[in-house]
Amino acid sequence: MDFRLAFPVNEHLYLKDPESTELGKKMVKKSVEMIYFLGFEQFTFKKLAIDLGITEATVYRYFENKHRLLLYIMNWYWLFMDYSIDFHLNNVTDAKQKIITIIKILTNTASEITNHLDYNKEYLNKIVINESSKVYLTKEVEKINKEDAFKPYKELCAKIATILVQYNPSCKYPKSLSTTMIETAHHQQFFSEHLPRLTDASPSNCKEFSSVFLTDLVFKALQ
Amino acid sequence: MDFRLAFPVNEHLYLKDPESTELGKKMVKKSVEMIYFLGFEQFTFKKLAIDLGITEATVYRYFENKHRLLLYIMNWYWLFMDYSIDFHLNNVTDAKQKIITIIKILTNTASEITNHLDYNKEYLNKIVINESSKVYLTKEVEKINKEDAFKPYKELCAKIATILVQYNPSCKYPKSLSTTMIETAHHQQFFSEHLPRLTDASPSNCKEFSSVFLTDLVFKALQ
DNA sequence: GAGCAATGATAGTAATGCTATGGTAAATAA
DNA sequence: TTATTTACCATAGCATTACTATCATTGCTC
Repeated sequence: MDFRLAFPVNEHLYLKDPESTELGKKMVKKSVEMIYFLGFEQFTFKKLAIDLGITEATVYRYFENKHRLLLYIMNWYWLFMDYSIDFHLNNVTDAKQKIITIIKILTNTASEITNHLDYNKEYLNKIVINESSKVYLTKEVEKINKEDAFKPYKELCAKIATILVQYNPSCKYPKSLSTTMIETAHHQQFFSEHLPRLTDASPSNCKEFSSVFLTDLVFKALQ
Repeated sequence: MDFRLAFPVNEHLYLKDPESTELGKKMVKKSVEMIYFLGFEQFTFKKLAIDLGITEATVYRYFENKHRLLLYIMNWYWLFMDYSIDFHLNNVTDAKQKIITIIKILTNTASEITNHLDYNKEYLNKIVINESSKVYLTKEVEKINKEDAFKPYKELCAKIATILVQYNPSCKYPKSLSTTMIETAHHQQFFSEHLPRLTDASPSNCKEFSSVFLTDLVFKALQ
């Protein structure tokens, strides 16, 4: 049995819902690929349109600009993480095991939920690591925040925080520890791949390293 | 007694050393202000030139592009952090006290070294929080890294790591913990100001919060 | 006062980030 | 069935960005 994961992404992020048409879905999927290969700065709607054999104007009918499109992708990702946690924690009662599982999910070392994800998982992971912080590190944060565009991130953070508190009820900074987990998962992966001197990863264990480091950090923080 | 802090910033980052002329110094100083007010994306060499009453061509004689200029500023900042640590740790022998001091420096809650810093400290702090990760979150990381442009960051990381090991010789991931400290200092400050739901900061203690959170986290991690 | 380095003034170009308009083809409603 | 809407194409255009090039001018140096 397989299934398609569709999440209700915030409607402020698009002009026309890309989920409503085949072209819209292709557009987002191709964007994930192109951002992976080009990086967000080099990615443009013009290049996307040419690659899809459509016109730039059509892309603009779906998304106001490329920043909104990235925000759309990140929203989808946060909703996906939230869902993945629920999925993997089903029937898990031990709080310690829950946290271990969450770290595996955040560092992309958990098992797959489905083989037929809308977006190539490797590409999605990479662009989350490379580009996700760019959606909030902008002069427009406050404006974007008012449109509830960070709601899925906040909910993910709150969900993880609840579990941290479950493990240790006297945990004083559960939400900050959650965001630290998420952000650290990203930059430790980035550093161990591109700037290994900034980490303790050895060339052989790059992939698993972030997971091991985070697990060590989080459980010590929760003592 | 007061003095001017001049650091030997990597020469690959500029075409003509901005430290070599008055105009060059003004250029970097004004950039810090403009990036603070406009954000890096909206900041352009054209705007900088107009503001300084010079021509765009002159700016291009000093820096290849605005990304290089940001990298120059961040290099200066990392060298400044490194120096600040040496300065503040002079005569401190207790490893615990050293770490507490480092966290204060990283979260901008330490006392000032000099009143006459080249760049406005508030502006510099803010742009480090908002923009610093953009210097490495790019497709060009590897190329930039080959030019040793991240050397001051690596050295800062190594310096902190050494002190963490001094506090606890069995510390397994000193470098990753160092970068986590630096990066967490930035994003917790950012979140507590702009997206407070992602943190445990209460509206009143925003400024001190990152320092308190980090101190708690680091010493637990070092147990 | 010749020579050179630093900057100004001006120009130009390709790409980016849009917006506008008119037209066709297919789905939907009357 | 015809009328209407929608989805998209094609084309155009425009302001800004991110540069590069050239030549003139100033001012300091030998």
